[in-house]
Amino acid sequence: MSTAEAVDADSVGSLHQRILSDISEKILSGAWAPGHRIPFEHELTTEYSCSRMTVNKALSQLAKAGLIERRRRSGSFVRQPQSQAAVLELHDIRIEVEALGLLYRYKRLERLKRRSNADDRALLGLSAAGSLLWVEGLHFAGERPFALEQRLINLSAVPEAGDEEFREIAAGPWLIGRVPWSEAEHRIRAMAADETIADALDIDPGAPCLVVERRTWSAEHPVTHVRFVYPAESHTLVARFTPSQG
Amino acid sequence: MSTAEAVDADSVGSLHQRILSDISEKILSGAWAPGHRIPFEHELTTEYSCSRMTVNKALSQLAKAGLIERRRRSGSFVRQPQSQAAVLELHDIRIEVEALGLLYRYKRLERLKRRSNADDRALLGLSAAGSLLWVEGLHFAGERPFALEQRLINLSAVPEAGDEEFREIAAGPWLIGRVPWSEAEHRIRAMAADETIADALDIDPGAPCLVVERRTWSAEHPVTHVRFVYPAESHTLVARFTPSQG
DNA sequence: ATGACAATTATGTATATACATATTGAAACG
DNA sequence: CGTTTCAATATGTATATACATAATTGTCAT
Repeated sequence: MSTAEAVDADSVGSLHQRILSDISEKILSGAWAPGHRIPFEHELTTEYSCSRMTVNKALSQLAKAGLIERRRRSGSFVRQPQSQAAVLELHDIRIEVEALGLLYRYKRLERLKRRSNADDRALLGLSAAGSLLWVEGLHFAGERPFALEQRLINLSAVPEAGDEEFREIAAGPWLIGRVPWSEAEHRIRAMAADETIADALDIDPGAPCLVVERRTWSAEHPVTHVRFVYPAESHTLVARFTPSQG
Repeated sequence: MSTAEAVDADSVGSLHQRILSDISEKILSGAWAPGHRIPFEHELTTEYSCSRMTVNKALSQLAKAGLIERRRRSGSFVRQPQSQAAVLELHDIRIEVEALGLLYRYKRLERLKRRSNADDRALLGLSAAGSLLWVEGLHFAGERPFALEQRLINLSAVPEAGDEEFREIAAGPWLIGRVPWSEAEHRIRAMAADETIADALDIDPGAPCLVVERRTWSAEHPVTHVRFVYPAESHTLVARFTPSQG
């Protein structure tokens, strides 16, 4: 553990997280196929030169996540693929709208440059404070509001975004052209529209909405957190995937 | 001295699982609203008369699951509904429920063998009529309904499913062990609960729900169509992926 | 052989302890 | 009055240790 690469939010950096990610990597990459026996705790103990408790915590977590199966006296094994990572195809909103044959338009509602607070850092997965850009905007399909976008951009990672107004062009396409992203995490949930959202989207308060949040990293650096709020009746996400991970 | 007379050996009888489920219960039931400060580790230590490590493990797990937020020096808090989330993965509901330290239970509501009608065929993607199985069931987290499942199984593709009752075991895990699937398509949307759903999930009619529908194929044959309905306020889907899809 | 039983082994859970680190709140300072 | 400094505090992570429990292996008597 000489070099602390990847010092980002989710807690890479601790030893047991490293053990965790090492093993996950081997499993997800297929290097350790289903049925493969994982080294015993005491073997990992010497490999990482740490205590059994640390190894145990990591393995227990993997078992809880369903990646491995543990049996007393026999050891731990890679589980048969039961839960697959979903690959979502989340298109550019413009493309979605135009696919419906409607006129796409984007309108910025708000733009604010400020220092990150604790909430921001939690959303972005940042450990230290820094400068960021907050942008809120509305995507239209024809005359109707199609989605509300609320976005945080980490200016430490993308300083040149600070000079952009994002008045007519959404931050998403702009970022895609400039920042090669390496990883993303989506959170998808349903929510009742509050006053603000209802007002922006021109729906009734309390109406069900689909919320998609995306965090994006580029080379271990958190780049942006964006939240899309869609009125429920107008939108269905479609994700298609195959089980062949590797 | 607190709570839980009828622990009845819960899913696990370990102490840290009990702490976990006690707290999950209080949060999910609303007894501890968002923002509520959870007792400090050392307070729980005396309440349960155990070591700090044990309490710490339970709280860390809750933080990982997204139910609470922990801050040094300030303590742990129930997360705001905004960024809240019981993390839910696409597949194994049991694993997600147990990650919250709650007892998982499945209960079949209805089971019906019949010939497919036009709607069924549309959902399954079948061209010709045939025999199918309709199963409706409820997934519980502790005492609380967690998700409603409505499923069609194509008996032409999986005839042996016709002999199963699916009374105590959900069809999902059963199918996974038997049918190697080659492709799946998800549709995700938000929806207001209608009378039937509200009744089954014990929520108010009109409350927002997250709906996940999945169609699965095995070697070109439609196998099953399943619809999961989750009460919105406590569940979030998480998907993580990298752009290098191949 | 075979079945019963003990020994071995790996994991499961819990303890006490230690030090690191982030945040708060108050005291000290310019 | 604002800023800096510092101690107190709660969590974060790791250690060594202990005993419990489940499953496999080896041994022995029948």
